[in-house]
Amino acid sequence: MTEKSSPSDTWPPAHILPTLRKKPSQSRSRAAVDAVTEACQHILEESGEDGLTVARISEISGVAVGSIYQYFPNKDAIVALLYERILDEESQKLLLMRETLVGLSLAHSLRIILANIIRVEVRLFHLCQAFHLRYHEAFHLGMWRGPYKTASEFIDATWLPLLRMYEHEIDVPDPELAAYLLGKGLRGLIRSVLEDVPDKLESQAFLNSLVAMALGCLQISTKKD
Amino acid sequence: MTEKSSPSDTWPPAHILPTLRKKPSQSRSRAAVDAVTEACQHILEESGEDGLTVARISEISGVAVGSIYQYFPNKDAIVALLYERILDEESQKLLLMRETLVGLSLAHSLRIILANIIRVEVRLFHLCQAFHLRYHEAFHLGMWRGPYKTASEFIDATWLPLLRMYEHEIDVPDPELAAYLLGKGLRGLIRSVLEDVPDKLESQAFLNSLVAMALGCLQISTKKD
DNA sequence: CTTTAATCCGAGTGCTTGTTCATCTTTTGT
DNA sequence: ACAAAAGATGAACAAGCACTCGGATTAAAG
Repeated sequence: MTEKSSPSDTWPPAHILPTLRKKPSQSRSRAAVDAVTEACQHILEESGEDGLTVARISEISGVAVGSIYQYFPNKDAIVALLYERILDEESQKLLLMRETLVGLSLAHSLRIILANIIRVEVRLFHLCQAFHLRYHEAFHLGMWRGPYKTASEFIDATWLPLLRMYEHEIDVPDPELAAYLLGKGLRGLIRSVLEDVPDKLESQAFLNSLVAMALGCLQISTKKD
Repeated sequence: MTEKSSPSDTWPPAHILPTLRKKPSQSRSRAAVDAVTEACQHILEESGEDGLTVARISEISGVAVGSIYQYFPNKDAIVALLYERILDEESQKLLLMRETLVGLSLAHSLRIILANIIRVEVRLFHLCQAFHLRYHEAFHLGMWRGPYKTASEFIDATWLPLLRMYEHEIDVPDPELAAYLLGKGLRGLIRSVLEDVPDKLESQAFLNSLVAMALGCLQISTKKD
């Protein structure tokens, strides 16, 4: 990856913005941009970051290298666009999910939320490796254009309302820390299992334990349930 | 990194074994090997995997590129040796730690173990990115020579004895899964926090919450404590 | 002191990979 | 039907990097 840095550089560096060099006006070129993005996703899911070369993107998408660079200023911008599209999609789904939670017990809500987070993590897994980890900082500095500034934020946003919703049954010394552990920490846990034994994520027992840990984090007994 | 694979290759591929090309017999060359290993660690901690080039290792260690290749068959072998040395060191410490646990309450034991794991994770963090994640599979297939086959194993080994030690107060549906979540999952959680806000790991509140989650995972009430 | 083995050196080699550019093809507007 | 704009192409370029090699330097042996 390109790695130039002069003192006059602005942050975030332009080359990681999911910005197209020019707007594809004809349907032909719009299709090309889509094909490139999809090829990128396909390669990342199949071979990870190491397998993602422009030559291979060209090969899989059927779009010539030169054509790719007609629209994308550089390789990272391809991943950035893919990332943006997936985040948009998933944040829609999460917003819908939140409306289904009213009236449910805390444990029940946790179950639903965690099941959703597992799904999102599986999907974002390879992208996180390729892009999010690398440009973590840029995302946190607010380059994001959608409803949430970062992937973290758009998932974390589910936790603070939840804690508020159930605040009468929660008595935890540091609610902010608890929300952080639930939003950020549990995702790390899920990811480490994902790296190791992806199948484990699908078992109900796994989800149960995750809920138990979340309740433990909120200092709530899990004795009977 | 070199990435050749022919059908006749054996597993694990020789080039990732922490094996020296020849034994450094004079003290001069032993010092060189040490300097290279330390430079490797220094660079990984400072600039991560991307910054780890042989040229830079040579520059930092003061050992010429050619000399490096006199002992190390390839770049990965440098990281492998570093990994091996750190694992040896840390596994010693963990063995010592286990002896201090007898007679303590479960919550107290968890506190001590988790505090130790946090320390080890901080140390292994960059190596995991550079090496462990990449060659995860090889490690799991038993190439390891020390008392434990993998980094996972040598930390997980602390959990099963613990669960057995306290089995009269634990009643968890799937003990194996619980041990896995405590040994592997919590480390993932710690790592994700480490990536994000390393300072958080040092607070007592963080450790408290971690203990609470572990107890939750073991289905134990954390009401009074 | 001489010979021999071990160690050190770093410019050079070959390969991978991101990016460009001059040329050719297709679409659009009139 | 024709010109102009937009799009497509892939060989060529440039930079980075892991790794080699033949000769210089230092330590050990006789």
